[in-house]
Amino acid sequence: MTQDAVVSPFRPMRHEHDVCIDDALDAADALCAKSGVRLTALRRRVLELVWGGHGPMRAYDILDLLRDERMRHQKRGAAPPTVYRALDFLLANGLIHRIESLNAYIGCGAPSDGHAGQFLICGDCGSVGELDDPDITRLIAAKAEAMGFAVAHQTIEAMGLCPECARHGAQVGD
Amino acid sequence: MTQDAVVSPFRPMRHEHDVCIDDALDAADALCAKSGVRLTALRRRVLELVWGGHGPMRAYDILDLLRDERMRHQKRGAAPPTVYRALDFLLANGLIHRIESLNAYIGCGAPSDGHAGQFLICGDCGSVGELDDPDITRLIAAKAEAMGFAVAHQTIEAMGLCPECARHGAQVGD
DNA sequence: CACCAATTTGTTATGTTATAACATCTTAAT
DNA sequence: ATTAAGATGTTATAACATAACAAATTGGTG
Repeated sequence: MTQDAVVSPFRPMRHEHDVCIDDALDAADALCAKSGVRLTALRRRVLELVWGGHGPMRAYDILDLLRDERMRHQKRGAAPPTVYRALDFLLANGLIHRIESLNAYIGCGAPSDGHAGQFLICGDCGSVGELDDPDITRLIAAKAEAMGFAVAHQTIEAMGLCPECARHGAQVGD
Repeated sequence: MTQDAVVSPFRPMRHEHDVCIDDALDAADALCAKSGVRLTALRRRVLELVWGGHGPMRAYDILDLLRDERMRHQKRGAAPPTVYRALDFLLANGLIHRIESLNAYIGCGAPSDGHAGQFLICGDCGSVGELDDPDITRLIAAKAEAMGFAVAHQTIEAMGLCPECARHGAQVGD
């Protein structure tokens, strides 16, 4: 009997990232069309910048990139609300996730539903893997429900070491 | 056969909170003595202030309280590092938890080990219940491990409605 | 006790993250 | 072309957190 390969949720640092961004943008176009919301040029560009970082992106990182490219095109710069509003839109429509423990944002690997995702954050290299495990979601909802608590949104983040960093003996926080 | 009562993790808003704070401080004294660290007057006072809030306390809330009482005693005020350093100490020694999604701190209901806890945050009244469910901890560690990820610390926070608020039909975010 | 080294706290300044409030522009429908 | 809703620009400020160095406190030692 053959062994099923486990698909890693970690994105290798070197891969055809352009393609993966394009796919994400296509998916976003489709999803927004379906739900009747407007993925404007600005929002689409911010989504692209989030994906463009090879890992979680902070709001001001995105702001800096946006400023740079606007400056180069003779336009004015950009201010924080511009970025935060775009991020809020993308969050509301499930196109990105916010990593609370990093104050950072990351492209959603499986947009479509209102899922929250579970994040594995490498404390050495900073890469983030996204799980979307229904067992975890259900167990937490069930345990909360047993206390009379009705869960609306889950924030699940695990800090630790990704396979690669664990292999060469790194420590969290290095 | 009698039904076991489920102990709610939510602290009722009105109870003999002084007693519960005293217990927490006693436990903190004991724990610090055992591990050979110094629960100084400042750190102890900050812990007391964290518990004194009936729910999660933000760093600047604590700072304001500290400033007020110092002003009244003719001493100088207090600056952010004073509070953040005390909070860091209390976090490191498991006496409080940080709620990432609220940027807030809350007294640990079961100090002693290096547990992380799981938090049920009411989006209506703001109360927070702490679970420390080993099933959840183990399931997440196991799922992560299956991906080759070694978990060092878990952040588990659920936003929703506490029993009381759910009963009277409140909505998250009201 | 007097000294020292380590730890803790004070203090100033600044860095980082996020939002309020209101003006202007764009879009889509009529 | 008009208009109302939605999106973006702009200015200012709020909220959260840390770096760097000075001063005070503490506990151990001769």
